[in-house]
Amino acid sequence: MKFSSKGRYGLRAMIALAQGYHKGPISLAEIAESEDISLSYLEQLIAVLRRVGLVEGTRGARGGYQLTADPALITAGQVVRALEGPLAPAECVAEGVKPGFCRRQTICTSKPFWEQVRDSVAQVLDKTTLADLCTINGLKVRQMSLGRKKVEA
Amino acid sequence: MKFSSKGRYGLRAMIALAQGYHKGPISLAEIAESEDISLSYLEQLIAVLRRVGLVEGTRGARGGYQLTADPALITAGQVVRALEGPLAPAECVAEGVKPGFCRRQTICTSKPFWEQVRDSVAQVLDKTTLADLCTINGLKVRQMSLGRKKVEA
DNA sequence: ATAATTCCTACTAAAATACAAGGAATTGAT
DNA sequence: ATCAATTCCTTGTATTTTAGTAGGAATTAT
Repeated sequence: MKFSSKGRYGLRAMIALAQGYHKGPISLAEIAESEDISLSYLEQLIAVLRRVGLVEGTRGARGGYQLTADPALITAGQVVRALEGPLAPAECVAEGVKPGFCRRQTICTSKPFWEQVRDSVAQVLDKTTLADLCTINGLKVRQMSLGRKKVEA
Repeated sequence: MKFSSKGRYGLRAMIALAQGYHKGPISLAEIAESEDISLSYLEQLIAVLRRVGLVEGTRGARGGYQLTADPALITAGQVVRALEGPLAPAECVAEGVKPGFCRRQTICTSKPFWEQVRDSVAQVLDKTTLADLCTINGLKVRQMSLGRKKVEA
């Protein structure tokens, strides 16, 4: 049972963006460095998040990315699902799957069980916002080394 | 976020054994057929469950496997962990991982989040017993086509 | 003009997954 | 005593997924 680095890295990137919310675009190079994630990999992840409308990009020098909504309005669930697809501890209980997917479902006792697993994960993912993820024990976490580097005079 | 077929198939096999608890050994061939799982794959899965002591094998003709404990005493968590290892939505929050595994943990706001995910899954897995998994809506599920085939006279 | 940046596509090494294959050992039934 | 059914054990392997790399085109502030 694991989430892939897509979801995990993507979430960390979104947290970084949330920490810099309303301070102008933040470049992926900065996030890649502070979060220690490969830049080109991060580009691919953020591209997905842009396509679903969670972030917007500003091209050109001093460009970067910004959240399209307040961190309190974006959930971990939105981010993770965008990057990893619907929650699905097993295929037959993937979120959004058509009923009748599995022909053994009338006799399958494990299906309700996996649904419970799925729902309990969904509950945590959907109740947690990026704003929540900017705090530890309710304390806002200081933004380490984020923010645009000073341009030499 | 998915569980592999090891955990899912293994659990189904254990449910089948639970349905035949105290009726003598059940062969993997029967389970493989009724559950539509490859026999040799199933052999490998059950081997793991035997090594951790959840089932015992009886060799020879009319042999098979039996649970080593009452279905009400074996949890889905035990079965799944045996087959897939510790619950770990991310490596740094794997069950049983040493603290200090990740050097960024003092500033990492996502770690407590992934721990919550892990714990909510664990709670479902650990509260659900094989006995629970033999029922749907509290009704004991009939055992379809299980039980030793009649020997020709 | 130039440097910084997003944006896009294609490729790839390594790991994990889901088995298949083959055979040795054991045991109940005939 | 033989045979068939079964567990038990090891090794191999095709396919898929993961986690990137690489290269370059388009855009924009300075």
